[in-house]
Amino acid sequence: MRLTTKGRYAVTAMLDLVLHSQNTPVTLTEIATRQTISLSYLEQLFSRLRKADLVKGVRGPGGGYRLRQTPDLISVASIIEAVNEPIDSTKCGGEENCQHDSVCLTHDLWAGLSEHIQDYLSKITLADLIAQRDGRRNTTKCSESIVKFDKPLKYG
Amino acid sequence: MRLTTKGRYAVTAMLDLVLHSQNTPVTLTEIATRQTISLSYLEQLFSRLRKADLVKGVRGPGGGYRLRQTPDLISVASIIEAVNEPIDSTKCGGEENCQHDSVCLTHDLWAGLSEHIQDYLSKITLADLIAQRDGRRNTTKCSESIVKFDKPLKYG
DNA sequence: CAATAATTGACTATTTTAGTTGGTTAAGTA
DNA sequence: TACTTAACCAACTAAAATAGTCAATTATTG
Repeated sequence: MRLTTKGRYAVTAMLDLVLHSQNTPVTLTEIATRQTISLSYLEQLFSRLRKADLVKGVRGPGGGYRLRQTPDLISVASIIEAVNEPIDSTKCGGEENCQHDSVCLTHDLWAGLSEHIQDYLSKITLADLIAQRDGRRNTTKCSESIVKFDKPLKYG
Repeated sequence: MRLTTKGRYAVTAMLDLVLHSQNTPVTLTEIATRQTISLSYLEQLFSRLRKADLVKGVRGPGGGYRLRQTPDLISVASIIEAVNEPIDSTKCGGEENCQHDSVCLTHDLWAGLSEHIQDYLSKITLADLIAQRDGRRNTTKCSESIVKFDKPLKYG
């Protein structure tokens, strides 16, 4: 699992999506202006997020994107994984019995690391991030109350 | 802390260096051919590794590179950090009280994640990787006995 | 029908990664 | 001293990933 700015953009966008989800879908234009990410880049990202079944596009006026599942079911790991296509980090192409000296060793290292990060990030959900945010409401200035979940939101 | 192929190259090279460290320094040419990394790219990487005091260059015939410390003191984290120059992953430039919606939240997420990975990788040393390798000696085919640490090696 | 907004694809720009070239400098050897 | 080795260095090129642009199509709403 690679950690680049691309994944960060995706997570930021998804978090923005959740925070501004009233019953109506959220448009990419909104997210673009709020988070200062270019619309077209968001389109690329959401194309992948949609294919990974994390979001659902709703066309037409009043359309936009909404989550497919509730925020507590969407992990940060799944978001990052959706946007960066998987590369094999091994160089020996998964061959366990490669003979190139220490290659197979670093293979183990990266596989282990990847698994570890995967594990860590798969336990953090969008709901956690919101909760964390809410917990900070009174202590920091990052605190405009944007969302009020009066009614249950629609997903899927 | 970013995880890219660059860091992988660096760790692989450093591991190769350790594994082939007899009392004499290891040349980049050797590492380049063994690990199929271009010599010039290795030079770039080792320039940084040297500036980070992880290795020491020895010029002239019979020269090469050797570790500055013993393998148990060199963490994977320090290697990766040495080669990718630090970027601020925050976008709000460390400002805690940024007003851009959820930016400060993802800030927390990435900061936390970075710290976590940092923590994880700082506990894994080159010595650990060697030990891991040795442990696998009999079970896998990645097993040509390249190094025999008959005598204590020179560092620094 | 007109407006909205996703969806798609091709294309450009920038940045990072990787590799190339051509040196210089320090140290060992003959 | 001359020659070789190999670090060290800088500018440059090539390829890939990241980020952004442009223009069209499609589904939906009013």
